[in-house]
Formats: sequence, structure tokens, C-alpha cells
Amino acid sequence: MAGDLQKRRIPEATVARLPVYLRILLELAESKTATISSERLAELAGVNAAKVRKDLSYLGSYGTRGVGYNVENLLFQMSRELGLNHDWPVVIAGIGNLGSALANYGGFTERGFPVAALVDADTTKVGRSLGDLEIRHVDELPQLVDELGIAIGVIATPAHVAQGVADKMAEAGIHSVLNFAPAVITVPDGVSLRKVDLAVELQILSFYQQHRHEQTV
Amino acid sequence: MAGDLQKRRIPEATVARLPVYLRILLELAESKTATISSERLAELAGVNAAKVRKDLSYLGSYGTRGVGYNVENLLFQMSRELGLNHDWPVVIAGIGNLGSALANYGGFTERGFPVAALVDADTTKVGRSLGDLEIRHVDELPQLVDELGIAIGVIATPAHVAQGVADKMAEAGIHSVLNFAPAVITVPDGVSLRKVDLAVELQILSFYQQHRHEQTV
DNA sequence: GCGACTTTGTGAATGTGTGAACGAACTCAC
DNA sequence: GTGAGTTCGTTCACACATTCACAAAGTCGC
Repeated sequence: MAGDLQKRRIPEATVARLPVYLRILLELAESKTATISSERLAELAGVNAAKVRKDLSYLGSYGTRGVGYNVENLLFQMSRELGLNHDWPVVIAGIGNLGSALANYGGFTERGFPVAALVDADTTKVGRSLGDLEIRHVDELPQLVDELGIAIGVIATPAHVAQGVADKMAEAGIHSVLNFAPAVITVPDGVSLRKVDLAVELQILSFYQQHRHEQTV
Repeated sequence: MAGDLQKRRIPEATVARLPVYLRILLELAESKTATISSERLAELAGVNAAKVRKDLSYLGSYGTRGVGYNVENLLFQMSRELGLNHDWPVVIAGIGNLGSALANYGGFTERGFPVAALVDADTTKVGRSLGDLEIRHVDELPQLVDELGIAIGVIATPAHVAQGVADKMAEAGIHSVLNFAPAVITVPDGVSLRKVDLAVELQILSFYQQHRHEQTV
């Protein structure tokens, strides 16, 4: 029914916190903890308890007053909401320092994001193997996306080619892009883009360091 | 004088955008562009022009109506505000896949964050060299911080030891921490903490991918 | 030097996110 | 089954962030 639509649009800030809760719940489940209160979860996540309750309430009313939240149930609901009940194959573009490290890093597959393909524009790299994957040419993206059901593209190329790669990804039918290149890139409507920029993070830290110093002086 | 204090506290959201503007301005300076309008800068940064003007106004009134901003001057003011008029030496803790990649990545030094030391808790790694640096034991942090004037600590360890490393960094006198480990960590008052969590980023993308799909169906 | 044009800087309106507070709903001891 | 204690879900007020809209301040051609 139509009334079901928009019943609860989840705010962006909440979406960004759900994965953090999820990881904590996974750890709790491993240690056989059956229920958890918003207070304790807040402590583990480093946030405010009211925020936790509000965040979780967007998933539905899965808590029990006087008791807390059932860990297993909450895990299930949250995984469903985050779309983690199945794998999302990933392609990494740009197999340099960072790209190689990401490809070798087991944490992706473990969390449901198997690295299904590696691509690069450098023909001297194409054909080489990394782990159990062969590096393919970036122009093969459309076939790879099709054949392997790739949903997410990770850009680990130099800045000046990042936009071109993003364009190729979008064209190949990828709807989610994670950009590590230190460049502002744009994607068409309907494609999600997130960025991780190490230099920017360091510069933000530098700002606060600088200002803490000025204040103290 | 005291009236100078708090004249203009820069909002967090603005601080996070300044490094992006900075990078664009550097590119503009390289291509000998003398002035730039808020409109054009906004386009390059992928944001709204009003936002650019408000952000820049926190640095002071450095624009000229009818003309735009002088690139060189704006660069100077912004670097000063971000504390980038001198280098900030960095220590990387945890020399695994990611740590090694970060250590080899030239982009840090280039942007004023020279990697001055590498530490690890694994005694089989201690003593080995990476680039022109020798891996030191994490317990040597206090001396390293002192001798090399290290200001920023980067955590690239496994999740379960991240908090311990953060504690050691804080104790050694580091006031800025960038955490790559997939774990929530806390630091004492007076220490800045930022995090980069790859799995979280992918899961956020997964959320939107999932919901786009549900909507379309 | 004057009028047309450009672009900044900011006040006011709107939107988004946070945290305190509290009623509602549940458990548990007796 | 009643009362004391716990914890959720939600409301409200406030803080923070974004965007619009426009006067103020400059340029430039003639």
C-alpha cells in the first residue's frame, strides 16, 4: 500500500551511525549477550543514550521497556535495513599502493563486500595477479559489472583520473562509489558517492591542533 | 586584547570544507589563475556558492566585490588558519597492510605531514625498514614524540588493540589522532580524534543502494 | 564621473540534528 | 497483584547548518 511509503525516512546522520551500532552488536552477540540497554550501547558507541534510542526507533519499536533491546533481533532488523542480508561485490579501480592494500585487506569480504574485480588503466599492470584476482583493464568495466553483479566501485587512482573512472563506473551501471582520490568528483543522479580523503582529515586535525595552541598561548 | 578572542569561532562544518577549498586554490595557483569568484569555486568544490562565501567570511573579508577572491592571498590566509605554515610530523602505528600503504604513500609528506616514525607491537617487525624509516617498538613512543616533535598519530592496527595504542599516544603527548581501526575509541579531553572506517563507508553505501532498489521496485 | 554590471558579505528563513525530560510499558520481589 | 525500579519511545526546545535574497561595494566602458 502507498501509505507504507515514507513512513519513516531515516535521517542521514542516523544512517551513518547504524553501522557502528551493528559492529558493536556483532561483538555482543559473539560474547553471548542476549539484551542491551540504550545506555550501555551508547557508551560502547561513544554517543548519547537518547540518540541511540531515537536512531533505533527508526528501525521500528524493537526494544522492551524495563529490559532493553534483544541483540539478535536488533542485529537482524539492522542488517535488513542496511541491506546486508546479501553480499555486495566490489570493484577496486587503481591498483597502486592504496588499491593493493585495500585488495589485500580481508576486512571487506568478511563484512559482506567481497572484492570481485580489480581494474587499472596501466597496461603494464593489466594481466598481473593480486591474491586470486587478475588485474583487468578499466575498459572492461561494463562486462565485469554485468558478469559479477558488481554494485560498488572503489576509486583508488591518482586524483587527475578519478573523475574519468567515476564516469566509466556510472556508465557501466555502478550505483555506489567510494572515492579515495584527493579530488572532488561528481556522479550522475541516482548514484551515491562517498569520499575518504586522508589529507583532508589530517588538515582538519591540524586546524584544531593549531587553534588549541593559539588559545593556550 | 581580549575582544579578539572568539571574534569568530569557525563552525565544524566549515573547518571540514576548508581543506577542499585549499586544494582547489592550489591547483588554481598552479595554473596561474589570479582571482576566483565564489560561484566558480563552489562549482569546483561541489557545493553552493552562498556556502563558499559564508565559509570564507570566517577567515576575514578577503574578497573584492565585483571581482572575487585573490587566489594567492586566500591561499595564504587559509594556510595560516589551518596551521599549514609549518610541517606536522606524523607517526603511524601498526605496520600491516594498511599501515605500510600509508607509509609508502607520498601524499602525506607532500601536503606537510611527513611520516617521521613507524611503530608496531610485533617484535618480529621491529627493526625492519620501510622506505628510509626503521620500525620501532610502540613503547618507544614517548621518546619518538619528544625527539621528532611528532604531533599527529595515525592508528592502523587491528581493532582490538586500537584503544591501547590511542592511550599510549595520548600519554606520549600526542594531541591529534586519526583512527583507521574498525573500533570506537575514546581519547582524553584536549586530544582531537577523527576516524576513517572503510567498512562503515561501504555499509552506508549499501543502505542507500538497498533503499534505492526498494523504491524502484 | 556616471550608469550598468558583477560579486561579495550578511541577515533572516528554513531545515536538520541533538539532548533533556517524562510518560508509558515492562520486570521483579514479595 | 501491588509497588518500586528500570528502560524505552517520543515530545519539545534549542543549537547548528544551509540556502535565499539583497544591500553594499567594487569594476569597467565611455
